[in-house]
Amino acid sequence: MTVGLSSRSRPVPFGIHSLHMHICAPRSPTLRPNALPYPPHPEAYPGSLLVTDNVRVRFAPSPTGHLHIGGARTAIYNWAFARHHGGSFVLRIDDTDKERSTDENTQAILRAMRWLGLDWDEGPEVGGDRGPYYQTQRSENYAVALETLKANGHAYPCFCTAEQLEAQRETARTVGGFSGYDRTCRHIQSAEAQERIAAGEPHVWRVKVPDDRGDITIEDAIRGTVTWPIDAMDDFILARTDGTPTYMFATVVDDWQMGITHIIRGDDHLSNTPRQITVYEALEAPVPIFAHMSLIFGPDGKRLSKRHGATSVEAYRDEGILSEALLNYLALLGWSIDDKTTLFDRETLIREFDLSRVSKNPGIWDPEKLEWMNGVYIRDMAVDEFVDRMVPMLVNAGLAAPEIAEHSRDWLRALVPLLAERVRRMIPDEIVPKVRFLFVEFPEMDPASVDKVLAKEGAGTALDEAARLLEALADFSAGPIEEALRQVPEATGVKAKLAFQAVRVAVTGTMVSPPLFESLELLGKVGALARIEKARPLAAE
RNA sequence: GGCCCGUUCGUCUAGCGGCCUAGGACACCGCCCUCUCAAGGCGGAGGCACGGGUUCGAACCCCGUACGGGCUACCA
Repeated sequence: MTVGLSSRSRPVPFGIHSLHMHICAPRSPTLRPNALPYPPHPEAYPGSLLVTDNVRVRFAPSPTGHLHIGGARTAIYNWAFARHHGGSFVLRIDDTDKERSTDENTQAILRAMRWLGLDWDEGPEVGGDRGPYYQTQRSENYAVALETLKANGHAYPCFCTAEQLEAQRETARTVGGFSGYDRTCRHIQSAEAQERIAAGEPHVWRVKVPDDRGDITIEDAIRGTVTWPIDAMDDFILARTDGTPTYMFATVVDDWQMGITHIIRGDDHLSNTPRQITVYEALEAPVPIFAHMSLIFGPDGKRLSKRHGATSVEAYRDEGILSEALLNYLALLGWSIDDKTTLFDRETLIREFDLSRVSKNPGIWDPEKLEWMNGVYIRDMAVDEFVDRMVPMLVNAGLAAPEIAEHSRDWLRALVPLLAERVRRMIPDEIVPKVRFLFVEFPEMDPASVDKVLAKEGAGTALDEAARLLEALADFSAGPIEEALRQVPEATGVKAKLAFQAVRVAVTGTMVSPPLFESLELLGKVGALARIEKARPLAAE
C-alpha cells in the first residue's frame, strides 16, 4: 500500500493561497510502512528500518546559542547518514524563538558546521527548492496547514485560560495519572465556537487526538519498537493565541513539506514523537522514519551543559582541537564501526555509518579521550600545516617575526617532528613554552633545574668536555652531535645521565625539553656553545 | 504522580543463546625503549545493576526491582 500524496488527494487544496512554492508536497513519497495513512493498524509499522529510495534528512538547530557538542553530534549523524545513502542533508534554522535567536548565532552555527566539514545540500546560503530554510520565513505554511486541520476536523479552538489550565494541571497531578489537557473545549459546539471566535475571544487551536485511534507505535531505527497508549495523548496546542505555531506543529509541517524521510534527533524528542505523529496523520502526511539517539551527559550523569565546561564546538576549536579529531570523537561517542576501530577519517565514517550501530545509552563526555585523539591527529598532521599554525603563536608571543614562515621554513619544518609528539592541543600554551629556548639569545634558567642538575658534582666538568667536543665538530647535526656527547661520560667519569642533563639545562634552561641532539642542531654551533659558556659559572665542578 | 527510554571495566564501546575463563580504546599501574618529557612496545588491575523466570545452556530472551534520563509549557 502506498501513500497517495499527490496534491489532488489532499483534503484541502493547498494551492488556494498561492503558496505553491513553499508547500509543495514531497515529490516521490516512497516511504516504507511507517508512512501509512491514518488510521493505521497497530501492526502497520513493521520493517520501517528499510531505507527509502531517496533519503532526505535535516538538522534544525535553534540559533539561540552556538553549535554545541550535542547538536554537532546530531548533525554529524544526519550528515553521515545522508552521505552514506547518497541522499540530501538539509539545514534548517529553527528561529521561531524570536527573543533569543540572533543572526550572530546563526552565523556561528554555519561557521562551526563548515569547520567540521558538514556540508549541507539545502539550507542557508546554498538554497534549495524546498525553502525557505528559516522557520520565521515559513509562517504562511503553518497557517495553511492549520486551515487544513480546521477544515478536516482535526483541530479545535480552546478558550481555556492559562489560569484554568494551571489549576487543572495542579489537581490532575495531585490525583495522579493523566496530567494533560482535560479536553473541555473539545465538546463545544462548532456554532458556539464560531461565535466566540467572531466575538474576539482569545483562543488557541488544539489537535484533536482521535478517539478511535489505537495505541501509537513506531519502529525507531535506533531503539526498535516503541509504543504509547493512546489515552495518554494530550490534545496539545498547535497554534498559540497570537496565531503562531508551536514547535511541535511547525516542525511537523516543515519536515513534511521538506520531504524529510528520516528524522534523526536526540532522544529528548522521543516522547514528542507520538504527538507529532498525530499531526502527520491529521495532515494525511507520510510519517517519516524516526531514529532517536541518546544525549551526551556530563561526568555527573546529567545532560551536558555549560556547567560542565566548554560545550560549544568553536570553543573546542579555539582550544586547539582539530576538526578531524572532534568529528572522529563525536562520531564514536554513541556509534561504532566494529569491536576495535577507534580512529577513522571522514570517508570511512560515511562508508561505514549505519543507524543500527548507534547505541541506545547515553554517552558521557570525556575530554581526556578527546585530547588523546587530538594528539593522534596532531602527530598525523602535515608538517607545513603544523608550521602554518605554529608561526602565528610564535609571532604573538613576541618570539619571531611573521617572515620567519618563509625565510626559515626548513628550519621550522625540522622543528615539527620534535614538537608534534609532545603536543595534545594546538594552542600557544602547549607549544610556545616548549620552543621558547630556540628563539631567545639565552634561555631563562629554571632555578630548580639548576639546583637539581648543574649544582651536582661533575656537571661543570661535563660541560667543559661537551663544549670542547662540540667545538671540534665540522658537521653540527644531530648524528655527529650525539656521537660527540656520548664520549663525555667516558672522558670525564661523569655519569651519562648527569652529563646529558647538564648540557640540556645549560642549553634549554630546564630539565625537560625536546630531544637534546636535535635541539642543539637547531640552535647551531655558535648558539649552543655560547649557552654552555654562559651557564658554566652556575655549574659545580 | 503519569507515560516513555536506558543500564557490559572509572569512561566510550564489542557482544545480537553455546565462539565469552566477556574483546578493543581512553584513563590508571608496572616493565621495556631511552639524553629529559613525550611517543611507541609489552604486561597488569578493572565490568555483564539486582532478583526471578524461559532454556540442555543467558551479558544476550521474558517479568519484576533499583538506579539514571526524557517528556508531561500558549520553550524549542
